[in-house]
Amino acid sequence: MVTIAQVAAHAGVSVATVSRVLNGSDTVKPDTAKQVMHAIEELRYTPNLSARNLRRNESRVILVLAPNFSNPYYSRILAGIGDLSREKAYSVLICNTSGLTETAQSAMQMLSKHLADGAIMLGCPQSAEWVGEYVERYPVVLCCEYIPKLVDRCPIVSVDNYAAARQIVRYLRDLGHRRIAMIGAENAYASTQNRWEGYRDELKESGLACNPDWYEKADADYSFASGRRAALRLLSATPRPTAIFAISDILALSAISVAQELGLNVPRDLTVVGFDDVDYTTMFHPFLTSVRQPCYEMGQKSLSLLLSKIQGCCVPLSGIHHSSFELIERESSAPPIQME
Amino acid sequence: MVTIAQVAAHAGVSVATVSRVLNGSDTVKPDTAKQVMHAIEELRYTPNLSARNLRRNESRVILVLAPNFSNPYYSRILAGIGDLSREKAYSVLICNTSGLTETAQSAMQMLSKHLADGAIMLGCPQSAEWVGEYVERYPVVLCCEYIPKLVDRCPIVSVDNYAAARQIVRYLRDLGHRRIAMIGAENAYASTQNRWEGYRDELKESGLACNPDWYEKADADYSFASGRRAALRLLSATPRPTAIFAISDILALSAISVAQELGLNVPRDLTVVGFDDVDYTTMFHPFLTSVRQPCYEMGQKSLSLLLSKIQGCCVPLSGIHHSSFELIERESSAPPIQME
DNA sequence: CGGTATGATGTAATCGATTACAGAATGTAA
DNA sequence: TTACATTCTGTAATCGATTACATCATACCG
Repeated sequence: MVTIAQVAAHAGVSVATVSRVLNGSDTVKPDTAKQVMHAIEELRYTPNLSARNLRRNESRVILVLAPNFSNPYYSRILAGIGDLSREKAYSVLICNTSGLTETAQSAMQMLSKHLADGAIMLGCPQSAEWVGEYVERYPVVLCCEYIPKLVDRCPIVSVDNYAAARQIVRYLRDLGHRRIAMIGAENAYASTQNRWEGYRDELKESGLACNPDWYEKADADYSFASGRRAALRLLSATPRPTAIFAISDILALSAISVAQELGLNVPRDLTVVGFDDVDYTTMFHPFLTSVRQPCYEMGQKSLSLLLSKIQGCCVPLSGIHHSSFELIERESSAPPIQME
Repeated sequence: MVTIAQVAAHAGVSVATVSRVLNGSDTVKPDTAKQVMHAIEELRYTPNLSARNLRRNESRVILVLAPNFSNPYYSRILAGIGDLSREKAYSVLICNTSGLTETAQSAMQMLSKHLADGAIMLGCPQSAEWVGEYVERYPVVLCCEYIPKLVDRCPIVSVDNYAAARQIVRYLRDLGHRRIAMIGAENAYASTQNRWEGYRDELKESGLACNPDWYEKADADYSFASGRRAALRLLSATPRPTAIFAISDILALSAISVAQELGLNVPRDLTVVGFDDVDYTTMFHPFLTSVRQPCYEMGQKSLSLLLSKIQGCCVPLSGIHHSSFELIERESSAPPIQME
């Protein structure tokens, strides 16, 4: 293991000089610098970051907590975080919490252990009150989801789920649909709740029925199988809804799959709208109408807010930073056939 | 920031005693230990791991390089690594290389910077000769793919892709297929090459034609779109193949999608077999016949081999550790219709 | 030529833990 | 009570970097 002292000896200078060359900042005679560089290359020296971090009291590591990796939605966010972090010379420690509180908490201890300078939490459920403690003591940014209590205590990056849900319902209403169902999920995400509220409010203001038979919940993991179960229940209701708004693309696809098995044609007999606009949406016909979230940009924005906090930015950054969303119309939505 | 010295002062003991309590090992009088524990809790002390790592000359961090996150195939492996690492008190630093050599190299520098004790490379292309240098100097395990030159220089975890491809072709032949096509990819993965070789050899030994028109390559990223292009070329060949073996499930699904657009029924008019058995395979009918890899277990095995290397295991671990695979028959494969 | 400003480099303290070694406290036996 | 073993605890060196401060050499000026 090569240390700075060995490099110094090899170059015939002191450790301070080597350090100065490494950090570029200070005044070192060009000739000396060249010698040092040479010694560094010759010995294949790389600084021990544990030592540097100890001295500088930073780790240049960002912790990212994700509830799962398999959802391409998170992949895009992680890509945004990853690319920007490389540019800013930070490493990203990604932890798959599998939605488990315990795993998330143990990962967050990286912060108190000085192994990470800050954290980005993706998909934080509203029930995770323990997050408050970390928000108080360390730089933390929430992405995609949020906890109401923490809104003015840390930065939050998310689309306006309430507005998006209202827009979807308005879109369906304008197409002519009057029996609009929704597939939510059995989880504590703010997005789930906000989309439900948007759905309900827009229905009310449009004078449309908000029939409890037309709202079903999939499992917390948004799994295809649980989506099928929810869709099956919805499509067994009488009267049967003519449109389904699902809070995730996978759930929307599962609804299409069930509909087809029941002999229904999408979109002729049933309109389906998803959310997130992941790749699946254009893999099979009918291509899915969905709401696009700028995931990559949301990842970048989260990191950039976090870095501002880490660098002790004086401007207050707390609050919800809304990203824009976009309803993308594809093949799975159409006016209902007239039957009344 | 609470340090060990403050805890020591608060508990009225020396830093050595606190350290001994922290590390459990040494002899500390129960009463003293209790006081120290109390002080630790009171001050909410957590050791500074930079300092500890510097002193102990380890980081208890494992680096994992993945070419992408969006493929659920990698997600399962990462889950296996993650779960076992938690158990073994290691953190996992996951880096998405996006298949870029530069990104991978810069991530591997975590090793020389003492920020990681070892690395697991997922999906390492055969062309990545630079990996050799790291294999020589640090604990490294390759998972899923390998580089022939390194076979006896580091542990490798993978299924026997050659055997799997032969089994698939044998299966198709036994179903009665004689015109068997393959969708490979424009990449430097050993798996791609081995599957191609298995396909070719089994065809030969079965006395079946290995028609160049029946072998097409998708893009390196196994994308759905490039799979469609490859499938379209295959299905335009005359005579048209009656079965397609795709080296990834996504590519297989894209072939099904193209076939359906051409008015072909799968499996009646065309049999399609995939590889990896990811979740997509059972989302839409026809459910996909595919080869299951024990991804989760492969992740765990990789980590456990790596930890052995890190702990300086004296048994030689280099070489390919084959995981078992399994051909899972579903709806997308059937005997060809007789037309000759 | 002496004095001072400037630039280049070295010395040593420091970050917060671990741990070898020394030393104090306690117990035991004669 | 003394001698010595045993148990517990403290002192200080150490890991490998950074950096304040000291020092030395050189340049510049009158």
